Amino acid sequence: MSASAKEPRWERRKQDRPQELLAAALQLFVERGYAATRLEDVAAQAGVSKGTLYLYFDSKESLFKSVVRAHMLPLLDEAEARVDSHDGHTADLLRELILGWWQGASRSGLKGIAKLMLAESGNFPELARFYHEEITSRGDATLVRVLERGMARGEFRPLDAHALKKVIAAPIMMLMLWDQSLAPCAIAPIDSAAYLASLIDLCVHGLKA
Amino acid sequence: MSASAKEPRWERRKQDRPQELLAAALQLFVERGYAATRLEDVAAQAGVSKGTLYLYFDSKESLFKSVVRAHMLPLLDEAEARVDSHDGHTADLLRELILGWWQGASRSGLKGIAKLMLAESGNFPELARFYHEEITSRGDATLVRVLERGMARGEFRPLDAHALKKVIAAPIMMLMLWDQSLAPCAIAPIDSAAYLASLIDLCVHGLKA
Amino acid sequence: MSASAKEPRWERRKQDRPQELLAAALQLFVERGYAATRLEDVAAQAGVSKGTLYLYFDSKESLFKSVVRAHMLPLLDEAEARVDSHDGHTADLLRELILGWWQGASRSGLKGIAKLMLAESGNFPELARFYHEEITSRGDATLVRVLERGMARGEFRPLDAHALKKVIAAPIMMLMLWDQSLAPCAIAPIDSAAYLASLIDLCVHGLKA
Amino acid sequence: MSASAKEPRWERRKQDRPQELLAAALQLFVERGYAATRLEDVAAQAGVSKGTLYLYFDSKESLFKSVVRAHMLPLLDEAEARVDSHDGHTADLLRELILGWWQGASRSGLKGIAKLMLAESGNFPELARFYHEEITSRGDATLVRVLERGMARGEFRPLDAHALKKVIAAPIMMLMLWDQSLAPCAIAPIDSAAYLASLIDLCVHGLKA
DNA sequence: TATGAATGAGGTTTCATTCAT
DNA sequence: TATGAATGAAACCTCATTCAT
Repeated sequence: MSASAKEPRWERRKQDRPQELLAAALQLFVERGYAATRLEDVAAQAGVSKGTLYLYFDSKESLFKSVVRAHMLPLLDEAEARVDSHDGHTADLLRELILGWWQGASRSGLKGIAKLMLAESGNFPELARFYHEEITSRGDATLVRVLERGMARGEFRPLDAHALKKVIAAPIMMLMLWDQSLAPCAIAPIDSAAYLASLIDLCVHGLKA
Repeated sequence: MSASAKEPRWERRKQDRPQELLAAALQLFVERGYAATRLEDVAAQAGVSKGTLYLYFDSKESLFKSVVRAHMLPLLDEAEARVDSHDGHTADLLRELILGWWQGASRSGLKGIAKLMLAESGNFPELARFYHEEITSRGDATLVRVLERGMARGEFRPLDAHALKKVIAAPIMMLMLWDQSLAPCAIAPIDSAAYLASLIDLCVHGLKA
Repeated sequence: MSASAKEPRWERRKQDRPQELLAAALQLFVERGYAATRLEDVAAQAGVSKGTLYLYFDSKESLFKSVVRAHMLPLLDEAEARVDSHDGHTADLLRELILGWWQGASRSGLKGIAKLMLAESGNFPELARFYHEEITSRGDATLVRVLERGMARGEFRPLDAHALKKVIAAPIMMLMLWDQSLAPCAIAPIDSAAYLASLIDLCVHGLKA
Repeated sequence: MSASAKEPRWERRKQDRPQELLAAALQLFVERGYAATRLEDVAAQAGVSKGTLYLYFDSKESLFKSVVRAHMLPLLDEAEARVDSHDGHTADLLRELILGWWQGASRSGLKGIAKLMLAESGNFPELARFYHEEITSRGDATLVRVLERGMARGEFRPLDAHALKKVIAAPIMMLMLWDQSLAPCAIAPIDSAAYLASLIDLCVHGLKA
């Protein structure tokens, strides 16, 4: 059939397998949800067989948790560093933060994770708690710091920073979710640049002293 | 068997059966997701047996679609009527609209539906499209009308109403989603009144001419 | 295909199903051992489908335990009653006891259970303990009572009754085991009547004062 | 890598590998039964990897048969020699034979094999037949010779030697089986010395002319 | 010779669906 | 109309076996 019949039935790729499996699993979990994702499809997507998956993960649940954890840890540091080093107007800082989050989320797979956690939090409450503590609350805290900085410098009017942080974070979250759930169905594509510009514009005008 | 068994104490309200089943299904679908919800549990929750479900719905998928549709239709009219009849300042109209949506969603089960659609849109693209067309786009259109009314009356500054409508809708959607996914896990309860107040405050200041 | 095409796909037999399943399971577990017995075969042997088994038993392990327990409980009473009511020579009592045990074991399925417990005690230690306490030790105690009765009445010479009880019980046990493991292979059929007669003869001569 | 790597500290004794594997397999097969024993565990127990096993045995079944055969062959010769050379009272010969068998079985692993064959005879009938012919029937024949010798010399009363041989062998077999199945669970430990003394005592008294 | 990553058939278990009652 | 026992496809998971290294 094949020209030289030299392709081995499989390769030995111990180092890379976990990553490949995690990437495949992330994609399918996000697309279909936890329960509707079959491990055989994850394996196929990663180019291995069903059994191979079990060399690296104990069970479907363990794979799921690994997917979430693997994509959750390497985040947020960037945003915090940005706040620390900024010395211009706080409205500019806020703009940078919002745009930076969106770019970071797009790069890292966090958009998919966010959708996944929202959908599966009922079935994995401990993961939901972990997600909230590691991701959401750190992001929230960063936003609160920015708002308080703006008020302290007289650039923002007096605000309820703790209520407002979630109001401002919400559109970013929703953009991630839309991107993950509607975009794949080709429903109502969103112009994310215009969307973010509007968000920033609303904030800048709505917060200024 | 009994002598004069007129008027049984408990009627076999077959009229109500579908509604009871839909309510039970909504609750479980929202809690656990589509795939993880067992029809036997839906039936038990509604107080009937597994077989009975099939007298009213053809399949699990059909039940799911009915759940979504049943909770989607009786909405939005109220919001549209409110916009038509309002004659005060558009900022007040916007405030009423936001608060009205949240209350309506709370009353009607739309919060749960929103979470459900987000989670399952990948598995039910045609439902996702239906949901988008029937709900989201109508809500969006209403919001656009309000924004344009404000601009026309000189109460709002010039805006990209189409980009902004989604930015303003997002925090309301996210509040619904948080309420459905995190609240059941007792994670980070949100003070929805303060949250909505902040949203309205941000809009009023951010939009005014 | 069939003449009148009237045979329903299945019958509703809730009362009898568990018994039928237990009987089928006993046979196959004894023949093949626990691990080598497939639940599909158990179901087929009982004339039902795989899924039906799970209406009555939670798991393979639970089925196994039920099999053992169901066949263990209704035993031993007979033997104990016999000892209480006997008033002749103790050698005659011993003869009756030995023959009665063999007949009882043949009737009740205990022969198979004995083989099963021996084979699977390593995998189900708690069951092995249960079996030992409910069956073996009660049988042993009965045998000790008989031996002590014989010594007390001067019919048997002085003996170490506790060591001897197991020596006398052993040939009966082995007869059960041979019957279950070799007979199905048509290896070396044993004449159980002659075997038991020899055992009784050996005891009668070996015990008498 | 090392300069003068003569004489490695640990030799790669490929001569001993099969024996080590057989010993590991015997232990695990006896403990868990054939089907519940994983080849990976056998390999680990023998200190090699899974693949290595297949350099020495074709399959699990082949390993199992080798285990049984390897432990079956080097037996029985001793007992037969003892009978040939004995010239004292036959009761003393019988005592020696019984004690010798127990010691031999303890030494050789035959106890475990006996349990294994009993448990797996249904799944390996040809092995059961082999076992019966090589082991059981040779042992039986030896016992018959002893009984007939005793009768011929007027030391034993007239007996059905063929029925009796199995009655006398049974307690020895059962002692092996208890030792293998109940002792590992720490259930009802048996004092084998007292047990064997009782057996011998019963025989001596029960057989004498 | 030795390893252990990879495979895939086959087992246990679940659950949407059917249908005799 | 209502029930729930029965079904069987399909999922998760195991492990005997193969083979590139």
